[in-house]
Amino acid sequence: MAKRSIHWFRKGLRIHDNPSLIAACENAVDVKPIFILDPWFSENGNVGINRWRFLLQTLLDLDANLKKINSRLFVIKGKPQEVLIDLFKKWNITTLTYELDTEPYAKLRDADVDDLARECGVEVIRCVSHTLYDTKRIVDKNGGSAPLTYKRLQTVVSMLGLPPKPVAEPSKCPTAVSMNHDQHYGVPDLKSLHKNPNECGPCLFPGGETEALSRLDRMMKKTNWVCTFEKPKTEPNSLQPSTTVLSPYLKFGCLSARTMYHRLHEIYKQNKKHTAPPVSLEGQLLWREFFYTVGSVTPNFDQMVDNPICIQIPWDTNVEFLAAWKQGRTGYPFIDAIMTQLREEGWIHHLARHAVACFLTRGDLYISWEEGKKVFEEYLLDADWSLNAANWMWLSASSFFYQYFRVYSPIAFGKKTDKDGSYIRKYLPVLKNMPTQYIYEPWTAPLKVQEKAGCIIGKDYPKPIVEHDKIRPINIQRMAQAYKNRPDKSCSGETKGKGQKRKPELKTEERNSKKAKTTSKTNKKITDFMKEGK
DNA sequence: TTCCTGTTGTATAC
DNA sequence: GTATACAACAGGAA
Repeated sequence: MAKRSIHWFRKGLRIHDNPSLIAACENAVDVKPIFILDPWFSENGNVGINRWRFLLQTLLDLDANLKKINSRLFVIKGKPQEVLIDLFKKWNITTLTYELDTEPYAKLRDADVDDLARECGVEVIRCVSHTLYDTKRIVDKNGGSAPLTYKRLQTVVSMLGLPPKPVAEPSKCPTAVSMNHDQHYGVPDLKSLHKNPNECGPCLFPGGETEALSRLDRMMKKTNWVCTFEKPKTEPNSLQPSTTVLSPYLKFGCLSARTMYHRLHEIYKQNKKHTAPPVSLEGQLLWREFFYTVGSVTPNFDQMVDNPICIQIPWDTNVEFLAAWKQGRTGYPFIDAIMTQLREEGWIHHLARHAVACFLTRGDLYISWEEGKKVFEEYLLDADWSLNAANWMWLSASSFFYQYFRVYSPIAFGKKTDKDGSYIRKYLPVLKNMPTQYIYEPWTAPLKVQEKAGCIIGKDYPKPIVEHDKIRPINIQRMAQAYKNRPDKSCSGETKGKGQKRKPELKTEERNSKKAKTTSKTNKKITDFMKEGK
């Protein structure tokens, strides 16, 4: 029987380094490259307007690239399980190919589809190409569980050798296309998806494989920059991005992580002196790999409850604070500028994410990281399920990172790299005439200064919703308490998880009594604070 | 059990 | 720019 394939694009929205697309094309008489607009993502995906635009741009570009190899993209709306069963029959399909996806919804969906394919006598070919390695191999090599530190991840992947080299584009992809293809299978625009294009922000990072590869080229040409790149030393509030902004392209698979990895590797080979993980550009790809791996095997990875690697913290519920944070009106210009850039442009620097995430959670507002994660999920072009959950756990000191006493200052942190507050003036124009000495703390400006700057605090720009210096030590103590209340991990499986056993108290009597004193004092502070809050 | 390390804290002193 | 106190966490290696 002649081979007739469907290649199902989900992530991996590219024709370079796409082994499952190659598998679809091999010896086939007909290949149908499809993308299914699954209503699940509209209902549960929390996709903001800018990311919708990015996706549609990406699909248009994918269609254009497929045309170059004599094919077309077929975009179909519907539930994948139903769409595929129709198409198997309609197109007399023998083979289905797709890229492996490790996210929970994808795993369930794909298991369903595999069953349907089996019932229909359709062969299924799945390839790993979204991550550098097959995350299952990393888990296996680590003894059946995910590595929980970056160091450990590094050790494990070093045992696996270099990630596979990217595969070449398919040279031909024979696709029968009807005259009215665009009418039936064309890429929709925002309006036809009932989205309002006027709500989009400026398009600084257009979607698509073509843009991804040219952006990668631009970045890799800066050899010296690549070889000296140290992530923690890049600036969160520069007016031009200080990092690559390849993340949205990696998220959708417009860019293959392996392609990027091996491009870096070539550059490193030619330049003896270069930075190394975790801070280097290669290190950034390994962070992605790390979080994908942990996310692929950890139950309830995107929530606190029933997530075995997440510390249970009794976060506050405060809808007003949450809304102020989301909408960029906390009264802290650095925080509000970042949240404005996020909402309007869909990308913010990693350290800017740190600053606002710390502020929302353990630093200032003491609101659950899950709430912050939802907001990032909506606004970020690069919102990536594993990375988003992992980084929110990191910043809230719920997992991976535990030094909860290291708190970012919403005033001091931004000053380090933008003394004049140009970034704040750009994203919060209401503050653009505030004198530099007050730009990070405009509430401290004398009224006359505020009048002259055309920005009255409390009227034109909000007063701070919390006092950072007062709330910070209180929150640190609340975190200490939450850590202390953790179930003892060393106890047996039977008692484990019941939350009865407590970690031993501090070692010496002296410290013990000192600690007890501080804690009770702080507890009183917390109680007083709560009362005042009401 | 102890010791070391951990991408990216802040404020202060020199 | 670099060192240090702050008050002190967890995971993992030794």
